[in-house]
Amino acid sequence: MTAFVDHKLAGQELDTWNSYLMATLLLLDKLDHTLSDEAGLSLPDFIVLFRLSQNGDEGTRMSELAEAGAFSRSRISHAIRRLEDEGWVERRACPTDRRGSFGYLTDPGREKLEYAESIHTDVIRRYFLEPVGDSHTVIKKVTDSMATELGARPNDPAC
Amino acid sequence: MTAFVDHKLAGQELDTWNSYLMATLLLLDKLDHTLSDEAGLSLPDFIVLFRLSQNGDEGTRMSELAEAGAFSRSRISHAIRRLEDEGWVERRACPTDRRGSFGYLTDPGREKLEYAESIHTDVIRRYFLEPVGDSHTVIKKVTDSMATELGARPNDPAC
DNA sequence: CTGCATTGGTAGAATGTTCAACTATTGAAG
DNA sequence: CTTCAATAGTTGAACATTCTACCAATGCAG
Repeated sequence: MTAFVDHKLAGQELDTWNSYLMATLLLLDKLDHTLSDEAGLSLPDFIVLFRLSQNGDEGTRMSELAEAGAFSRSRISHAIRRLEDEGWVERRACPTDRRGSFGYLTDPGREKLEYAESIHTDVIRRYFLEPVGDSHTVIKKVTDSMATELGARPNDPAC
Repeated sequence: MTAFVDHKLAGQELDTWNSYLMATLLLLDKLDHTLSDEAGLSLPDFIVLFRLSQNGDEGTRMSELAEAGAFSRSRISHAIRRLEDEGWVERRACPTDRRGSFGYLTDPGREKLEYAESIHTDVIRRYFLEPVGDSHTVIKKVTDSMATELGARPNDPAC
């Protein structure tokens, strides 16, 4: 039995990947749609607001927001502008580095997030944590290892 | 020790979800960028061509393509038009149901896909299958269970 | 057979994301 | 101090995706 390496995925490799990809796409879709329908917030916007809420009064640098959700800087810039237009976020200059910009959650933004967060929690529990069950240690180990291999900054939670 | 249910994720729940989400976002990004840079094909387009290749001479219904990648019908319609413009795909009418439409891979499309597939395989092996290692049975079990809960059609591989 | 709800697919407008400059600032080398 | 590369962020245009409405075909109920 040789470890023959082909240039196409097949058998167990393909099955594992197929299953992971399909489940993930469906989950992200479900999350995005449920948040949009019930809380009027897209998943990317939710991730941004969530991250802003974690830093509280300190504010959050644009680049931090970008990394936290694996978004490009440009995307964050556009997203924050839209969120500012809605009145959920405020930008303030950074005093020590004049290139920098901080984002802050406004009170309406905090309210918006609070409700969205409960929706988010329900979906993740039902469609992710529940099926994962006791395997959470394995899942964490594997995904941490993936993230490391993919060059994630350590301790940089997506949300 | 009560099974206290909060409306926010915390502790192990949050850690597991964070890790999974971040790893997945980074992986999909890596896959998309590598395919785009080295094979001139976005991940969604790759998934469409791949699926078309699996049905070979029979062709593939638009709705099948949609389900296979968890895409909307509208998205598939636009995507197929673009792929047709590039000369990689052909549309033909369905003889038995005159509403229906089949997609076929052209020869240039098949060539395009072949190269892209080797890139795809490399990325998945290195950043997904490798970190997964022996845990593939657990991963498969968990993601199958997620997909079922999320209402996936059985035996409908994403790619 | 007729009427009508359902399905398969498409098209254009609105929205979001990516790409390619570009400005301003910082930090490091000489 | 000056120069220059690197960094933080923004902008507008190009492109992709979603949303909504729509057409044509189908199939089912009466």
